[in-house]
This record gives sequence, structure tokens and C-alpha cells, in this order.
Amino acid sequence: MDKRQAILAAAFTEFAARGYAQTGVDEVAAAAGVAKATVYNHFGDKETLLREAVAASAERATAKNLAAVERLVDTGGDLRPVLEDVGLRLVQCHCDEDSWALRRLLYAEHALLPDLLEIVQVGAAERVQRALADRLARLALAGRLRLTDPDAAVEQLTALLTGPLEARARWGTRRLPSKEMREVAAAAVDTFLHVYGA
Amino acid sequence: MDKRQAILAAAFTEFAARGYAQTGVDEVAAAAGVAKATVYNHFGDKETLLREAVAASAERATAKNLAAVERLVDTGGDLRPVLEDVGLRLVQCHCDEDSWALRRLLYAEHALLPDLLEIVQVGAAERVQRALADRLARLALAGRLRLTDPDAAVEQLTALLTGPLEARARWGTRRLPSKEMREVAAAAVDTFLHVYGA
DNA sequence: AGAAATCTAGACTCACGAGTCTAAAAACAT
DNA sequence: ATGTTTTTAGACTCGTGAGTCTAGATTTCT
Repeated sequence: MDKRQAILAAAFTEFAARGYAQTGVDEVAAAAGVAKATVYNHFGDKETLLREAVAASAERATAKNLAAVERLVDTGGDLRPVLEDVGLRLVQCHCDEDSWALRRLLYAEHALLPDLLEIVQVGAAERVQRALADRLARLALAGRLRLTDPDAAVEQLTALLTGPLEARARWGTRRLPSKEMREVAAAAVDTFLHVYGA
Repeated sequence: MDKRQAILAAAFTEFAARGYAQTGVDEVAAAAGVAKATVYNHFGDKETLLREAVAASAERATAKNLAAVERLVDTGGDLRPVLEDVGLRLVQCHCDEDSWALRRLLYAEHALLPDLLEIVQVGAAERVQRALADRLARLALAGRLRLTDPDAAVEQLTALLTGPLEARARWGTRRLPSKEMREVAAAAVDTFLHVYGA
């Protein structure tokens, strides 16, 4: 049933906007256009609701990130534009409203859900890192990059891509113009290629 | 009176450990070894207590960061070890238990205190960035670095220093061995000098 | 259509925690 | 010493929100 989806979506939005503790189940139900009892029918209690909402959101975010990484292929031409494209997409993923909200929730409620944080961290972030490392390794093998440790390279590339966003977007408070996103991506790729370019 | 300090310290610790909403004023008072009424005498209400506790913690963290930046001076010798020293200190600041707790609280309670986030962000993070940019500009002027935009350089340097920590420390969940901290600092400085070294 | 399941509105219980109050006990001041 | 201020323990009020329950409406399946 798509009531379930509506509830999950509303729960995520509301929890993200006002915080888990500050949001009543009544409000989630209202936002989903559903009776409170229906929420309890589907999820049993408030904590389960949060877990499922977070898990669903993390799944969506991971998929988007992986889709961006998929585009990192050796076209035979200059690597820079390809890297910049992928970099920009990863930056956009990171700046997505839901993405900020997800990180905020995980950060915020890690006292309540230490396990969820770990699951998402390992199941989502590490999965993306691994996929990206695979691609870099492949490019290195083809002689397009000069690196020995793909994991170290990925670590720095993602740091260069996402690090500057924290400050610029004020931890998700400020909406980042796409011009700035392109700047960050370009600067990151430039530095990356300085060090790892063939 | 040092009761006040005890309350602030206890408040920060407790709020950080279990979250603002999940922590009762009673518990804070107990942890501070003080009666609940005393807490209300000093701070009026729970929200003010949180604000002051966060502000005090942010002040401490900023001071530590600035002290690290102060050490970035031109000794005349090789720049690398100096940068590595400063970098390591900044990494240590970032990995400090209280530092993680502060960021978690700000992230978590930004729904409740959007203004605090902004104040800390501007008053602390930007202050450190500016101080660091000043030092880099000075080194560039002395011909020890090759850069035109100190702000851009600082942005990337701090990204390289702190970015990898998020994943490695699992957002403050995992305690980072000092060996890893040195690795991260060294790698960051290495990449930084590749691009901006004279 | 008719039976079975699900959904709805809203009243209800109940625990918990913020903030107040009181009367006594420290701590402090001069 | 004595008056003043602060602190203390603990009882108390009161709002809020999680979760339950009920009786009726709506949907779904056959």
C-alpha cells in the first residue's frame, strides 16, 4: 500500500524539520494525511517509524551516489571533464536537502540509535567509497592515473569534494547556488589531478 | 562561584551523551552535585542552560584551534614538518571528544537553536579559517608557498585534514588511534604541498 | 452483494519532565 | 553573633505526547 510510503515520507520530512523528540506521531500522521492509529498499525511504535524512515532515505541517497560513480569511465579522452562531471554529481548528492536532513538525523539521534548510524555508515558511505575506489583503481591500471593506494586517493578526493560544503552550506542551513557547487568540484578535481594525474 | 562552572560542565556532558530532549534538568543537577533549584537560580530555564553550555564549549574549542594555528610560523627551514605539526594539532582538536559532542549537539538541536549554529559557525569556525588564511598568505608572500587565493587554499587544507576523520572516526563514535591521526595529517600536508608548495 | 480487513476520528490513560514552591540548612558578610 | 543570601531536598502543578481503545466508515476480495 502506498499509505505506508506516504507515512515514511512524512515521517522523514517532519523528523528532519523539527527533530525526533520535538515531533509528535500525531503530526506525522497529519502530514501523511492518515490517522494516528494507521501509523501504529504499520510501524508499532515511534522508534521503529524513525528507523524505517531513515533506512529508506539512506537507501535512496546511496542509490543516487552510486549512480554518479557509475559515470566514471575511461572515455579515452581527457580525464578532467569526466572527473568534474562525477565530482559535481557527488557534490549535488551531498547538498541534497534530504541528504543534509539524513545526516542531521543520524548525528542528532545517535544517542538513541547508535546502531543505525553504524549500519548506514558501513552500508552506505563505505559502499560508495568502495565503488569509487574500484573505478580509480581501474583508471590507474589503464595508466590514466598515477596512484598506488586507491583507498587513500578516494579518501582525499571525497574530502576535497565534500569538506568545503560543510562550511559553505552552513551544515545544510544555507542553500548552495549551483555556481558554487561547480567551483568546489572543479577545485577538488584540479587538486586531485595535481597529485594523482598521469 | 564554581557551582556555575560545575553545572555548565555537567550540562554539556549530559546533553552530549543522551541528547537535549532526553536529558532531564534533574539529571544535570545530580551530575553537577547540585540541587535542581540551584540550576534554575543560575540559568532560568533549560534552553538557556543549553545555550550557555554550548557557548562555553565552543569558546574552549576555538581557543585550542587558534593555539594550533599560532604555531604555523616560518622557521626558515623546511615547511613540511611545521605544517605537519600544525595539521596534526588541528586533527587532534577535531577528534577531541568534546569537539565531536559539540558538533553533534549543534547538528542535532539546530531545529531548536538555529541561531546558535550560525553564531558558532561564524564566530568559531570562520575565525579559525581566517587565522589560518592569514598565516598562509604570509608564507606565500615570503615565497614559501605558491598560491594566489589563501581562502581557497585554507578551504582545501582543512578539507584534507578533517574530511577523512568523519569516516574514520565514524562521526565521533570510534576513538581514533594517534597513529591514524598522524597518517591523515601527513597525507593532507603531502597533497597540499604538491599543489601549493613553492 | 456481502464478508473481511483496514482505516478513521477522537476520546482516554498514563508516564515523564519542566518549572515552582516551601521550609530548613549552609554559607557568607560585617 | 546575627542578619542576609544562597542552597537544598522534596513535594507539587501542569502541560505534553506515546500508545490504547472503541465504534463506525471505507476499502478490498470473492
